[in-house]
Amino acid sequence: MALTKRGAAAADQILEALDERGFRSTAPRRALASVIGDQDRHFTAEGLRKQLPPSIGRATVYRTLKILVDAGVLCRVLLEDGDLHYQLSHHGHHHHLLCVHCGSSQDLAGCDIEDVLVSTTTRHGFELSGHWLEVYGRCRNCVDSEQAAD
Amino acid sequence: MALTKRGAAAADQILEALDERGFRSTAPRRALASVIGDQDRHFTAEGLRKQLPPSIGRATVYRTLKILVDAGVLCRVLLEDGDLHYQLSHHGHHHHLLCVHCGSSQDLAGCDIEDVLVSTTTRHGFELSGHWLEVYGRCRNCVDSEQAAD
DNA sequence: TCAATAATGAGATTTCGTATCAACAACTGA
DNA sequence: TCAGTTGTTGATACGAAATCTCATTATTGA
Repeated sequence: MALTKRGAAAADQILEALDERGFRSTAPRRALASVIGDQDRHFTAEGLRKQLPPSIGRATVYRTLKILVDAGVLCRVLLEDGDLHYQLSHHGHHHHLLCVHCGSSQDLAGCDIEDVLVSTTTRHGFELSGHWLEVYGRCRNCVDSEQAAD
Repeated sequence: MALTKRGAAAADQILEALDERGFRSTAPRRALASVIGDQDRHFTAEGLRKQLPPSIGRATVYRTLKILVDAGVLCRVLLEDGDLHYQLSHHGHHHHLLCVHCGSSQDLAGCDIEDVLVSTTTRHGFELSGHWLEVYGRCRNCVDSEQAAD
């Protein structure tokens, strides 16, 4: 069950997306949606599994995550060390501001780098089809609390 | 043994970097350096292993790759499907133009997106410390040969 | 040459993810 | 409501990738 209103809303969003695509509503999927909704950080399949009853099989978790990524409900996040995690995806194409201090992540909606990329790659005779960008640093909260400690 | 002059030069560069950091020059490391120098694509640890005599242990390959990444001699490349590969790193900070057709990769030296990122992240109260960018598309060769086929 | 110690490789182990498949549960239409 | 169809599940086996341990070996500096 979702711990917060926000979590419950996110869980509903997930179940809706599944329904829209003709996937059945099952108990394991509802449990998974609820747990995903409760995450306040990017997460891994194994991380979710530890928060689910052991009666839910490994395969179900991985299968459902794959469906959700394909559906665009979840997106993948590349951590600085190369680890790939998952996260709820609110917008379409977007990037992440990942706080290396607290692990939180904000979405970077307007992707202004497209223009820069097009002109740069054209110079290389390169036909652009996509890109992957992750931005690392420290979020406002972490910067503020550090300064407060001085 | 390196197959080309370019490969031999790259191998030397690797061995030098190891020496500079106080690592010993050993037969397995020389063999590994040579094989890495011969790669004309991004590669994986297991891919290298298949090109090395089986007498060289798995652990040695992984250990040495980690050292080389830390030393900045190798960099990691994120493929579009999320796979992480390795590649020789010629410059300091740079990005890759990855051809989704032939798998080749070019380096994108001048990283013009820094400025865009700084201004964008500042608006979010975010203190930028780094970023990871991969660019996907088709390289000049693949675009040209496609057009020639018409 | 020789000792100190860094490096190696075999193998066990862990982690992550996929394939198989019989049992089961959810939707459908009558 | 109910039975049939079919999507879904989870146990299990499997596979690939990567790490860890540790006795043995090789390198280096004195």
